[in-house]
Amino acid sequence: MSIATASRVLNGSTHPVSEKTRLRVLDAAAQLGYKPSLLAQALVKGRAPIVGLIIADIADPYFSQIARGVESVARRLGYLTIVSTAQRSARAELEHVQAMSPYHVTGLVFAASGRVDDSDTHMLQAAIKDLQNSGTRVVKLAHRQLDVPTVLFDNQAAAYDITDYVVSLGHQRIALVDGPADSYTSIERRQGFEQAMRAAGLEPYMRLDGGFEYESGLESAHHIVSAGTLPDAVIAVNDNVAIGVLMGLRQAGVDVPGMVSVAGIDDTPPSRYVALTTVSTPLYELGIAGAQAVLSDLARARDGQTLLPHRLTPRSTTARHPSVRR
Amino acid sequence: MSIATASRVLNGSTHPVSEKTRLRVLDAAAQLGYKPSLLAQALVKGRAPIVGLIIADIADPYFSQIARGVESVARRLGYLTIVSTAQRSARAELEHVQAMSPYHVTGLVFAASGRVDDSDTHMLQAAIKDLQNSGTRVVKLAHRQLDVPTVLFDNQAAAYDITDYVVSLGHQRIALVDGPADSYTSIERRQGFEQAMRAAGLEPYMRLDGGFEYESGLESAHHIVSAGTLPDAVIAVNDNVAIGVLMGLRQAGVDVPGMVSVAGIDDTPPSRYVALTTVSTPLYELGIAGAQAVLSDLARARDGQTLLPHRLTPRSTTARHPSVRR
DNA sequence: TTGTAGGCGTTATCAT
DNA sequence: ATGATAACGCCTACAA
Repeated sequence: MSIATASRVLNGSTHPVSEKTRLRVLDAAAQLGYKPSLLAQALVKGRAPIVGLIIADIADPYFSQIARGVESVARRLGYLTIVSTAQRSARAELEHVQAMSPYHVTGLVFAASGRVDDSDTHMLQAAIKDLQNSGTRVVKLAHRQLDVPTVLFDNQAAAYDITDYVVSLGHQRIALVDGPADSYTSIERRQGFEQAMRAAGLEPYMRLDGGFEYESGLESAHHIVSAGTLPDAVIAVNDNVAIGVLMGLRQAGVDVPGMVSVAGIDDTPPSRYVALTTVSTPLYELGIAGAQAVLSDLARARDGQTLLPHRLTPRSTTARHPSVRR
Repeated sequence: MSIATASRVLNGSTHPVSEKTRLRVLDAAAQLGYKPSLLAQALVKGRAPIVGLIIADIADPYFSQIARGVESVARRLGYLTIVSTAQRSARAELEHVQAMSPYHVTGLVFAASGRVDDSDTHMLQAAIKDLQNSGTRVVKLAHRQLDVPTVLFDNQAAAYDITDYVVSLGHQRIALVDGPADSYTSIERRQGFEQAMRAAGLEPYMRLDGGFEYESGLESAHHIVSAGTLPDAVIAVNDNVAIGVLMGLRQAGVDVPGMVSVAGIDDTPPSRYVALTTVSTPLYELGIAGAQAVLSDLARARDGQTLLPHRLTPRSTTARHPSVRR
């Protein structure tokens, strides 16, 4: 038989093939341990069973969880996952897009939130547009200036909820340890914080800028203890930072939650190790949904926006304010 | 000019090309935003600028750190990184190898240690042999029954060192919370523990089996507190487990390190969050070295074995035994 | 039902 | 110095 016939039976072609030859082919293929070249297939079909994932830092639990979600559905659906890290830089992201683009990846997932006014964003957008036109499905997992379908959770509401909870504990002098000033995620969480404070008739006690990492929290803790009167509570932009604050405070001899309450956002695994009060954010689910959005045929709304739920997760780094009777 | 000429200038061919045409081609390429198809290139050259990474669980800091190392050098060298998770199952690893194989990946890195007597290992070995014959460089980052070059650190020595340290603190009733009984890593660490105990003339106080995860440690802690006399110290197979033990003990009202000392191995980021005494293991460096081994032309010894150093990192979950005067 | 042949985008061999 | 052209491995009209 010809290679054409073989090809027809090996991939589920609708083209009719007699049962005898079909079996003959199948058998031969099995004997020879035949493996079709995905490269050749991708070349001719203009599509490779690969999904690209662009994150900021694979060692950050936030992204690890997302990656786990993406990889798990990709694997289940028979796709390979290419992951690249870009430290929230649109420039780096663009490079990765260009690196993956020639492979005709089936789907591309942007997990990191962008920077406001990142001057390379428009070039990235252009590259993405090209990809989409060539058939690649693209999705983002956080707010940012990219015109693609989105799967996310409500950062502002999450921050509002944790702040509201801390307020309900009777605290009044509440500090915010913020993330990068130009990060959408950071901005949204700050807004949620401020909104909740406003709703409670409270004024932010102090606000510190920083990054999304543990070290940033550690440093902020030092500022806090050396800035005069301690706050009643401090809310951090995420768990990494909250844990840094927690450690820094305790190192300085400050009892948590005895003297100061500390809370974070995300509920990444380490937060359980320190019994951190936080809000559980659907990171793994974000990865799942994101991968499905680009791989599943039951396509999500073309440029819809899916919102996943979060929930408050009180633990032991927060306590009722001493002045409050229960 | 012909596409042949164009091809010659676009890739660094040694074939002579006149300077005028070279410029003409370069210019045209720039105008058209020409991007060579890596697919076609890979198809004809039988090699794609991709490195495959097979780990057990991307959410485990142990592997996250390794992945970070691999991805960083891959990116720097212009390679894409495909990561797949296989929960230490040779069967799953084999599937991933088969999935990547048709892409003619340049290098393949096995990060997880294998299971002793994993019946699928020989099939995996066969698949690997095929890959190698087709030019793919393969390396493993832990001991296991795979005949490929290796980059690793000394698990047994690491376990010996931490045990020796705990002994030096004056503890005698020392418990080991072990990992999976059939994991090479687990076995080596146990041997290091036992060797150090023997050297100190001590008998292991108790030994619990489990997994490599936090939950396993948490569970073991419950067994420990409900088993009669508390040990002086407990050493865990890794940080995840050690932290679980730590939390479980404290939840049960046991003071650490006041009543019991706890130590782990690996020094993954979370261990700093709880000030865990541990031994720093070169995870990130393992990723770096592994990627270099398969991508760098200054090839490592064909099937050599590179040993990376570790170092003891005492922190605050261990203390001198009360009976010991200093 | 089965076979033929063109083409996907590049590289490399062989002429010219 | 430059240009055809086969080949990489597979898919898919189009013929037979």
